[in-house]
Amino acid sequence: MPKVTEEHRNARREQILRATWRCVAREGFHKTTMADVIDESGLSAGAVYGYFRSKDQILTAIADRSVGTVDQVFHDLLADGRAPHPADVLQAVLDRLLDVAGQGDGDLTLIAVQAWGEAVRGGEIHDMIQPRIAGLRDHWVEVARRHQTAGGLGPDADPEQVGRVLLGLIPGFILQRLLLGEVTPDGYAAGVRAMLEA
Amino acid sequence: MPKVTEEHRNARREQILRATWRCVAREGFHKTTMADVIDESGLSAGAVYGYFRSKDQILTAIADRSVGTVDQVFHDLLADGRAPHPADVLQAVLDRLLDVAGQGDGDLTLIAVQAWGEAVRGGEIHDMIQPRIAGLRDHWVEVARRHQTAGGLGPDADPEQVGRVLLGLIPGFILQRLLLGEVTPDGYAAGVRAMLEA
Amino acid sequence: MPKVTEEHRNARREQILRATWRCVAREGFHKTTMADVIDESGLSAGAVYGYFRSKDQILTAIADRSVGTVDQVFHDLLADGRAPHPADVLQAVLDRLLDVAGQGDGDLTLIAVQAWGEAVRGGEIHDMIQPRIAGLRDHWVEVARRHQTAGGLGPDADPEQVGRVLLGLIPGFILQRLLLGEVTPDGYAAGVRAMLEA
Amino acid sequence: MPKVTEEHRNARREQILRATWRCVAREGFHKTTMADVIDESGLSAGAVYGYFRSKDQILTAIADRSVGTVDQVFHDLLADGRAPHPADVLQAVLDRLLDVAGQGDGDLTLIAVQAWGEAVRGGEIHDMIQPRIAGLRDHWVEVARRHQTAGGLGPDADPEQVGRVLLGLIPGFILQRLLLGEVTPDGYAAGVRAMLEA
DNA sequence: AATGAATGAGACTTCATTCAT
DNA sequence: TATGAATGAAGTCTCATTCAT
Repeated sequence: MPKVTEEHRNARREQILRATWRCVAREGFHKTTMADVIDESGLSAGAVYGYFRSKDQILTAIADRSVGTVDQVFHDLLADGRAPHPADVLQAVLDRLLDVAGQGDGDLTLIAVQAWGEAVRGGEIHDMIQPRIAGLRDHWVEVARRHQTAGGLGPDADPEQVGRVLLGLIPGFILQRLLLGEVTPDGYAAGVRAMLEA
Repeated sequence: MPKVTEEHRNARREQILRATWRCVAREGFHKTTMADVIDESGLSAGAVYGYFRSKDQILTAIADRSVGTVDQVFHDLLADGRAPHPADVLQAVLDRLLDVAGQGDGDLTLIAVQAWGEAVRGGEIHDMIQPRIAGLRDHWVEVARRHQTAGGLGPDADPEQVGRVLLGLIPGFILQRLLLGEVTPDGYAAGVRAMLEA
Repeated sequence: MPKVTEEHRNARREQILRATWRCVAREGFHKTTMADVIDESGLSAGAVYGYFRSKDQILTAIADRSVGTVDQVFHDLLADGRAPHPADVLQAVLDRLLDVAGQGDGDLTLIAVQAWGEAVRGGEIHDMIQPRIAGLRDHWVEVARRHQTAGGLGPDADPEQVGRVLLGLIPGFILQRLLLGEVTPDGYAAGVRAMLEA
Repeated sequence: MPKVTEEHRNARREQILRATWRCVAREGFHKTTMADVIDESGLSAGAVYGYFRSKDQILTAIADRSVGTVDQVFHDLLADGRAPHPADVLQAVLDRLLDVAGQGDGDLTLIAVQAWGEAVRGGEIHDMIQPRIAGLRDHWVEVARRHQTAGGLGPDADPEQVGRVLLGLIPGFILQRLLLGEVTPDGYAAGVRAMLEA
């Protein structure tokens, strides 16, 4: 019964997703109940279920959005053809990450960490996250390759391996920031630069 | 069975914890129900509650054990006074990690990732994890400092920052391994060595 | 296996009963658990069950003791052959009641009120309380009769009825004291005297 | 069934309360389980919990209703400005009490006695009952005062004390009736009249 | 499309009682 | 007799989902 425009449907989906985002940021992935989502969205139970088949589907969409946002940040910064210093790329990425995380209704990275917890157990969230991470890795490998070409890495270095290491820096940053604080994009990038310019 | 030894009590706690560990590795932190734990342990509900006050307490103990095991691995390898190359330390740490993770009833690192998801939300698990991570960071800072003293890092490098980066490599390794596979201690260490010897 | 003297058995029963009394005075009839009783008595579960077949039996014994103590108070004061003024009898009874209630491990009357709640539902406690109350009623009827003989009641008065009213004053006193406070044996007796000397 | 009227909600609350009332009259305050209430009401667990937050709240509402009904009986009969004989007031009150108790789904007074058992332990039920009883006492004091003015009590009588005694007659009647039977409003009132006309 | 009351399986936890030692 | 760990039925409450209106 398409009495309602596609636009309207998308607005409603967005409304539900933003409400869920706030709940998850506040309560966590599992403590968030459908009642929470329903209250926060201002819609009725029936309405919410009219746009999402199940709680799991909403949560998957949230995980998708959280990882996707991180993903987007990287794409924006890595996609051009230049050969910037990896530490610069890292700093830019982390800066943007914090910038985006600070906006909106709740810390993006907090939700991402919880999405990791789900993803490692397999299932839909895993299948959704995996290609994204793989894509990111390819980007970092490319960054390593260009840095090698530019002479920043020895000829024996394997850009595949270095790319994996560079990718792996991000979760480490996110986790340290959430659990310990006292970590900044500047400092982190400085640490990497020190390592690369030894 | 009156007057049971402390040893017996510990064995029972261990029995419950190992059963829970298997459940969590199989079902995840939140899908694990007390009924699962009770069935898997072979004990009765009352018995389980005789050793742990609540499901949360068992889960916290599991998180503790998972993070604590990782912690132990690092301590064992970082505690001596030598000044090994950071890449060697990293490789040893990751080797041991996989070694320990492969034994036992379920992948240690899989549970650790879920513990992170809990920890970032605050609460008991957070309070338990935080000092451990802080302790690890200190160790890595020390590794960086010795490496600098040995001439492996420039005089302007800040070992504090480099230590944070080194610490941050571990979650990155764990996550890549669980989500993408195709990552080994050797390769990871090689990538770091390439960066440090650029 | 009577390796243990009857005296010893009685002492143990008393120990359990006194412990239960304290629990009931503190927690109420139903919130008192066997674990409470076991802890408070300092005995083991097995020991307690060696002296009482069930929780219900202990609770019945407590109700018995509480009502029995009230009963005893009345008997002591009503049993002699004199013809005292009913208000005097009442005052004496209430005085003794408060005296006894104030001693020991917990307010006697508080437990009695809870015993009423059980008794009206039938069952063992009912069967135990009923003859006691019936006995008390007879005493009060006798008090009324003597008062009538002494000229304190008109010739048309039915001592049976007056006796019931006099008996009924006691629960009213107990309840007002526990719920409202501000009621004393003196005042209560004065009220009755005022009624009888109108 | 969306947009249900307030009337409908009240009908459901009433349905639950009446079902609980029957359970409590049959099983007692504490032996009544939520499963009993759910079965007896014909609703689902979720529905019941949609109208009451907890078992305790339902039970408090029942206690409230039981004491409140007694309360109402008294108010109706004591509120006018006349100066009837206390025995007449008592008889009217007890008549109405039995009348109301006989209707409905289970003996009102039986539930009231159990409410006393709860109330003396403090808590919500205590806080709810106390002002009601205090209000009743004021009424009875007023009855005594008018009776004194009308010459039915000596000038030295303290209406406060007499009022307390009159109030105290009611629990005595209720308890004797439930535990012994053989007590009627007529007889009880006759006993009081005999005392007052001595 | 929207509503929200109703459902009911299933979660966590307690606690009276037993029985091997 | 005494112990106290173990039992497991039963209790209270939650919450994802449905469906009559």
